[in-house]
Amino acid sequence: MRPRNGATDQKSRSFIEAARRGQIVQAAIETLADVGYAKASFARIAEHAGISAGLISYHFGHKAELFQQVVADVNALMDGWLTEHIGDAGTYREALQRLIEGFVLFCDSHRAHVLALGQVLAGIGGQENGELARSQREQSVGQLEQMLREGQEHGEFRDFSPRLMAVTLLGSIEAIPAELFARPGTDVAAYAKELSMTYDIAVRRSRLSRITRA
Amino acid sequence: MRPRNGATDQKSRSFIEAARRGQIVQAAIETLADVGYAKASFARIAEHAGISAGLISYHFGHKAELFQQVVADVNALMDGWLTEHIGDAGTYREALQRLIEGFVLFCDSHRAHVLALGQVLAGIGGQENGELARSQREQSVGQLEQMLREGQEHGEFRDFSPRLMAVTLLGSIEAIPAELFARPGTDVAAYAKELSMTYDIAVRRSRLSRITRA
DNA sequence: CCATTTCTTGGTCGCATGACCAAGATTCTA
DNA sequence: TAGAATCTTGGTCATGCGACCAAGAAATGG
Repeated sequence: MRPRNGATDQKSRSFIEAARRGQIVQAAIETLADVGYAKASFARIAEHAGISAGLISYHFGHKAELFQQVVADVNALMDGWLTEHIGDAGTYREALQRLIEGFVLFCDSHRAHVLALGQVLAGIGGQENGELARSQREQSVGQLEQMLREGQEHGEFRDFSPRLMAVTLLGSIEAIPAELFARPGTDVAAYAKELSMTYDIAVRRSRLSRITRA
Repeated sequence: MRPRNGATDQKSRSFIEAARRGQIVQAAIETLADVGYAKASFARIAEHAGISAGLISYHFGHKAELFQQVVADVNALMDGWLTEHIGDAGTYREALQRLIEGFVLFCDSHRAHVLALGQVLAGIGGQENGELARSQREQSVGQLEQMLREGQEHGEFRDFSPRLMAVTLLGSIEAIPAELFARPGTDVAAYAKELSMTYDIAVRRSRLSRITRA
């Protein structure tokens, strides 16, 4: 009867414990995507995983801890996916395009993950516990912002507020899961392509400006 | 002891009942904005309004009914605001710009309303009850989509998928409340201006195309 | 093989919630 | 003003929740 391990992840973690935690997090993700944040109780998650509800308490202790793990897992998965997808883009324009396309494709192939992430961040967002949601958002915006700013400094992007553009872009891509859910028949590849092109138009230095600048 | 009136709004509604309903809805909006969907219980809303909790049950019966009214009220307010703000725009480009700027200004001057709306739609979104959230979203997207399509037909906008652009734009403007909350010091007028300009760039027919077309 | 640790179950506990109700207060109406 | 309709309160009720616990099952390792 030991676990109670929150952040103290001192490499002590038996094989079986790691497996259980993974199973529970996965079940939580699917349950969140199915029934939403409000109805994602330990009982429902446990039922979905085919285990006892008390077992979740044993491995996670607090409910917030489980949801933090959900956020962390989905985040790590998405980061890896996007990093791989951006790859060795030669220009900032290309990197931005690949980022957008990569995200759309990720939403398509990991719908439950993205829906679950949204549910958790929205669910805990209104309260003072929303520290997680706020820092999460700030981090996403910050990364995009920096990328856009560097693109400007390299003369690839026109003059705009990187912060505003980052917020705007983030909103656009966060709206995608809902759209794919509302219209399951959407041609995802075409969607990705057109969205990235739209933002390319919005951020790139105009042809006339480029002529002027040269 | 009669009310129990859901949709049956047969113009019978005493002055005092209408006033109470309004007061309760207003308290619900402020409570939702304060503590979020999950913690917006009858008890808390009643406390915020300085009335008994049972009184809410008397006037609304179901909790969903109250939240529907919240959505309806905020929606009506926003529709009126936007309609007035768009006014008699001469071109679709101008109408789109005014729409975007109007929305940003609305978010700024009605933060509680917008936050509450988001909380309700997100809170009930995951479940099968999400009918409301879905139809609400579909309606918003639909209106934007039609406006964009007409702009294309009039030759003001370039060739893009109106549906995708509508979803993208909706995401961008729905992200604004969170940004204003995260950075209270934002220059809202400047934000509105630059966002509308950004989308103008994204949707308008390019100068070269216009030359080609002429 | 046995002793110890880890894992799992099923159950109880207190708490918050939405719905409901009986009774009193208030307003309306004739 | 008297009676009826409406409004409001405070309370009870069943439900579902997260947390916790005791006891047994399973794995571990000496």
